[in-house]
Amino acid sequence: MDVTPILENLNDAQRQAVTAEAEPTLVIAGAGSGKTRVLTHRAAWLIDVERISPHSLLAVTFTNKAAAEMRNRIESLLDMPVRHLWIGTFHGLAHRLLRRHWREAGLPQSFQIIDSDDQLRLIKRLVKNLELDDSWVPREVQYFINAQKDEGLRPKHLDDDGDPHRRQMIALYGEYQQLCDRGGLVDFAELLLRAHELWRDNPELLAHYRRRFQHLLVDEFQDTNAIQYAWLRLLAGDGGVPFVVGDDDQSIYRWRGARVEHIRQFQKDFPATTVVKLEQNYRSTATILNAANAVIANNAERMGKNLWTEGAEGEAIRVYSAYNERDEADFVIGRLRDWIDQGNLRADAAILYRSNAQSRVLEEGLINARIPYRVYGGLRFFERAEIKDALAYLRLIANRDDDSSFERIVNRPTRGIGARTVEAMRSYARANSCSMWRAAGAIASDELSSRAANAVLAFLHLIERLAHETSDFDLQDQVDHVIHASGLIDFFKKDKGEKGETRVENLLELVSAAKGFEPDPAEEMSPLDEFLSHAALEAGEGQAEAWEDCVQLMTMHSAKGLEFPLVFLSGMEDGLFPHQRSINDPNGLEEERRLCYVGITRAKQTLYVTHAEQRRLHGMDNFSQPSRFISEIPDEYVEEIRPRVQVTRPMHTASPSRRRRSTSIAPGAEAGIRLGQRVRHGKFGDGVILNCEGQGAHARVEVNFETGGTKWLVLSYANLDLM
DNA sequence: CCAGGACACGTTTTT
DNA sequence: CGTGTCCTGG
Repeated sequence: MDVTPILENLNDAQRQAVTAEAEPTLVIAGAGSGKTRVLTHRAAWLIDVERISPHSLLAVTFTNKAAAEMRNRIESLLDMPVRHLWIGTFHGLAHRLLRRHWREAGLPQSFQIIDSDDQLRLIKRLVKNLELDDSWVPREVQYFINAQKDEGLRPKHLDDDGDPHRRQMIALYGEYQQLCDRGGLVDFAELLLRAHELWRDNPELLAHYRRRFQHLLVDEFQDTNAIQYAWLRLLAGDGGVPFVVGDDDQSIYRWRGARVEHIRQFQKDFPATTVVKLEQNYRSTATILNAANAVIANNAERMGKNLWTEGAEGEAIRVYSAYNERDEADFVIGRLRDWIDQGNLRADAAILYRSNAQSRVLEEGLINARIPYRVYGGLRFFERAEIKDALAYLRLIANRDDDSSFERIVNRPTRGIGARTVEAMRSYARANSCSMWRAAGAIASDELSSRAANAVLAFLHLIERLAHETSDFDLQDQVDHVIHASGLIDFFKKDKGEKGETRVENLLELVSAAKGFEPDPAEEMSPLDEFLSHAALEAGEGQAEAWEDCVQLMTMHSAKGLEFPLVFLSGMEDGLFPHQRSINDPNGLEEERRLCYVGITRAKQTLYVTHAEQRRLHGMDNFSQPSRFISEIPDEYVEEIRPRVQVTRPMHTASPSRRRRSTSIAPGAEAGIRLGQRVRHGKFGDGVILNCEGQGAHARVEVNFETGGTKWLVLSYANLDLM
């Protein structure tokens, strides 16, 4: 057998992992050490060499993107499509199980998945119904419920400990669950919980899947939450062969239930585990890698590993101290300009930040500089309001008892069914433990005024009519018909301006999405149900034209798993990063540091770290210190673009004690010019110095004038008065 | 029903 | 500063 394609270009550790015996294996894979490579090659090895049927393999990831990529890479390694291989996200796989065994799982056949937004609406309604005081914030209730579910806990497992607040929370959880069960609604956490209970409570079913899935491949293992781990644990039993890959240093999702401790737990649960560490990095220069190692070394809770590379030392990490966030943006944009002018791809450059709010100033700068960019993490296609409206019609057609959808569209477009009428339906529904749909039918005949009753009946008829008319349409015609006949299209057309137009376009785009949707014949669902599940589980891309060549903007969280030749870590200030809310909690701080480690290791060749002395945040100017993480990078890897002293003090008082290498341009120093200095110009009036460059006769400063915007002026001609 | 104003609030995100 | 939510008046 020729195993070359599967084993070639693997280092020893990688090969050891890929070819490991059929025993539990834990791969600790540092950033850029070929984690995905090991997983995909392992799958190919099992199938092609060990002759394991793809049928007995289960591969689990966290994102749809990762799942799709894994399948692609396995198929290209084996040079054939792999059928019967289950690859998916935890949620996707759980969903698949629940569809197959809906009866055993205690679900209606046409159950629907609700996303967090739907969930929140439901909870809002619940809180309102119960007329609780203002201290009951729906978001917090949602958080509580999901946290319990993530731990595998039902209301009956919870104890109020005599705490009335907690008792109420638990009661709300119970009520919420009843509401979901009545409407056949399953939220994200519920998918996992149900799938776990399905196996736990049906031993013969579990035995079946244990027999089938001998080999379990798990990606990003450090991100598993309790219920995900329990699910894997249950499936593996004593005979399964789990092969898990993760990096404790890249665990950045504790706040949403992920527990790194599962890495240790795994070794306890599977004492025969072989541990393989991948420590050779193929991504970054030695400088970047060493810097990352030095930073993460400050964490106490580590399994311990040290990444190394055979690669070149590379450029120093450039640290820039900006005067304010605008100056920071200007600096970043200047460097991007150079990068692009040198013929590099914009898409190879990424600007990373801790929180989304920071993107604004950067975006403004990029727009001014006419540099195309793309911000990750916005609203995604299937999350847009108009799309969810259309989906709600479709869902109501599929299942009349879906209260979540009913409430969403009962008066959208407006059809004279006001809050009072809806409230009447709600109270009837509550009193009779029935769905809104039934309630509407029941009260329309007597309780309501004739005007309201007519409106309600018209709505009920509309839905029945749509269901009837489209019953033998194919999916795209169904969608097309519904968005028109429901009045949604006309409703948004009336919206003036660009907004309405985009909404209509999006609705039409939904028809195209339905057209391009290929139902899986193996799934025993109607194409509509499958499309709706797909919409909930895979919210789609944030922005349409993903592959125009543009600079990438995203949070450090969303950058995990990606790499770029040029990376900017912006807003590196204490209070922002590490974030204020984590700064006083040792665990929180360690997680922030891991995030920093993730950020640094995204860079392949060039890394800029920037911070601002002054930042306008929430409308207030704040002064802040450079992030402690910057000082955790050893000086030898750092080159300061502009020493801080220039910014805070006039140059002539500059301290000479700089250990770090420095470009030590001291523009305008002789003239007493410094950033933030107020100046007056004969013609342009008063302004503030934002930037300076060059020396002597060529020294120039950028001044932001109160009237007339920013201008570059040559110092020797401008005759600026210091103020 | 909606526009407009007062007011609160302000990590990180995938499914 | 900006956004989102809630309330009021037309």
